[in-house]
Amino acid sequence: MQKKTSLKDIAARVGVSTALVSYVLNGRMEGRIGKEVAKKIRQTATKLNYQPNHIARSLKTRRTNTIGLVVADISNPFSSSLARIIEDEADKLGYTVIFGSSDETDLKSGKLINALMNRQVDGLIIFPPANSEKQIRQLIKQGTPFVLVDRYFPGIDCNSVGIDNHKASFEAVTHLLDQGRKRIGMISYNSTLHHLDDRIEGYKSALKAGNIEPTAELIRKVDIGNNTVEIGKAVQSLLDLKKPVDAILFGSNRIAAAGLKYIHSKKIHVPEKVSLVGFDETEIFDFFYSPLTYIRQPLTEIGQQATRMLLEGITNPKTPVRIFLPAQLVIRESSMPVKKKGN
Amino acid sequence: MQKKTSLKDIAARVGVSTALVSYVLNGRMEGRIGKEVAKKIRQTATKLNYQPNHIARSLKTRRTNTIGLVVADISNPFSSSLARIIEDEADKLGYTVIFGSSDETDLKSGKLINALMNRQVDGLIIFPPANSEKQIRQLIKQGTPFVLVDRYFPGIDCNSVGIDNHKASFEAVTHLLDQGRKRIGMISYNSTLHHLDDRIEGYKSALKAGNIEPTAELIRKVDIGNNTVEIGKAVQSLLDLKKPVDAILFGSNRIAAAGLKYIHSKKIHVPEKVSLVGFDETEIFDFFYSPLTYIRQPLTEIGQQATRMLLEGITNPKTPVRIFLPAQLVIRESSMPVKKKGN
DNA sequence: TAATTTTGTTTAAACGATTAAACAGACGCC
DNA sequence: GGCGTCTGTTTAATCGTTTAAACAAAATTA
Repeated sequence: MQKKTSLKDIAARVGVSTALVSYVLNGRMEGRIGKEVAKKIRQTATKLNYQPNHIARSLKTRRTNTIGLVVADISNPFSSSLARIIEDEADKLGYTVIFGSSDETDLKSGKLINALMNRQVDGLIIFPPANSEKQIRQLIKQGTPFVLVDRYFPGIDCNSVGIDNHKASFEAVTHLLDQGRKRIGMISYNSTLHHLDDRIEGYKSALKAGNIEPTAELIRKVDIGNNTVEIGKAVQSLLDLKKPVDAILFGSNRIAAAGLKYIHSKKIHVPEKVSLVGFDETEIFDFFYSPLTYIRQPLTEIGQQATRMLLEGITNPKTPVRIFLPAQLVIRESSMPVKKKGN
Repeated sequence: MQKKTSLKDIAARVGVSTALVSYVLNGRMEGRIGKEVAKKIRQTATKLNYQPNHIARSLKTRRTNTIGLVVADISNPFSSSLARIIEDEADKLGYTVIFGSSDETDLKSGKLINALMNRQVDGLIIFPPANSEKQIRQLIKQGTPFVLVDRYFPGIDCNSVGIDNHKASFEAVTHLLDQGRKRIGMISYNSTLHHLDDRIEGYKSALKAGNIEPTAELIRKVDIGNNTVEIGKAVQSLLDLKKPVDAILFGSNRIAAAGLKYIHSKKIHVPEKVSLVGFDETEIFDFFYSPLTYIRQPLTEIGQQATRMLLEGITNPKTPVRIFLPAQLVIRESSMPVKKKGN
């Protein structure tokens, strides 16, 4: 391993102290440094290809210019798309990203937060899993800057960026009602995450607004995680009801993906037999034989706002803000109107 | 920001030197330390919730226990799946991952490598873009441990992990020939990346083995990047030939995705009119109306081997090894046999 | 009992930067 | 000529660890 040039090397070469080199290279003490030396220092720095040692700098300045990102699973397109946006935004502002996947467990997320903190990240962007309130409270107590993304906890007053889930579901269900659907089911996760409740509440409100009394019978909750089979069963059970559903709102991209796989395998007709709407976005929605109507989250804004909010909070802490961005309903074939009978 | 406990705090509390605390907590000098003090130190450490400062440690030890990952684009499922595997494997071995996306440009990849090196990563895992040979050679010269993934450069002798692309294409094309296809086209990237050439060579070899002379007419090359329109045109041009193709091998998941979108939009019949095989894997292959036959790369092995190879190389540099793992052809509807005419 | 070894602990330098404070020389002012 | 003010640069401490080397006391050996 070739030794890298340090301030000391430059200082020795030019015949000055390391302090002066540091001042020049950081552009401090503008008015006071001799033009000659400054020039010589800069030249030598480029000649020796000086690259500051971030580790040493961080130790002294207590800033690493690194942010930690805790996602549910980096291999999920929702996470990785957001990761990419955060990466770009952070890079623009001079920061680097370290990441880890929590797999939706509070245990892993706790470990991860710890590991990232030990690496002295300047702040965190977190998709908090269920039951991680304690960890978040701990962060507040420690004064660690962070922003929650996608999810939030009603009882915790902190920075967060996500969408207005209630409104998003409301609009989706209203759309289904407008298309003539009467028995609208929903499949969501069995979880205490509040944004998921919002989605369910939005669904219920829309039904009520359409003069339909929401019933538990039409709502299915599956375990969070990759439970494809369970989701298939949930779909089937909604279709097996005495009065079967004529539409389903999927509570996430994973649920939709598994649901579509099931519906495809059973050759169930969409939208004739059942109309579908998905939450989030994935390329597979385009490839389903009846392209899926879905709720599009403004990923770019979410990622950028979260990153900016975090970095501003690092340099200059403010009172916490919760941001709920509007989502957009993208209407396609899977929720086209019910055909008249006999048509 | 609450002050974190340091070795000094513990030392003061127990009434010993920081050195002793360090020795105890790191389990060095096993035989020599007094049992009493050791116990007391450990107790105090847990009581004060001591977490070592990685930055300070890294500065002294010159090891950060961090690896840098340079992918083409973290939001591409191929990259993010691999990232996830690398994350898990690195974590198991006590390492953390920092990442960045190069967007297949040598400029960005160069910047990224630089940025990661300045953060003193212990090693790099890189998907090198075209024309990045110079950067790779530079890494070798510096003695930086690294492993190339997915791609490699024939002229550079260094660690790399990927698949046997030649064989993979060969098998895919042989399969198509076995199914009775005679005019097999291929769409790949216009790039100098050698693994892509291997794919084309494998394609040609298989044709020759089937007594068909490969012609340039049946090969299309599109610009790397997200060029959906261009890919659609390439598909169309293969179908517009005087003697149109009856099968297409897509050179990557992106190409396949765009190709499928086009084929879907034009309602071209698969596999009747044209048989299809994709490279890599994505969920959308399952959702295409005629599920796609594809070449599955052993992502888990690639990720794990790359990570292990890197970390071994960090602690104990060896002579470079190139690993070419076998890929697997997953046969499905999109490459079913040609139906007899009139059937 | 003196010399040697072992045991337990401390000293102090180092990693590579940053930065407040000190310092020395030149200059201007009354 | 003495004093204050700039100007340009250095000194030295510091961040939180690690670790070779020094040291002192106790135990062993000769």
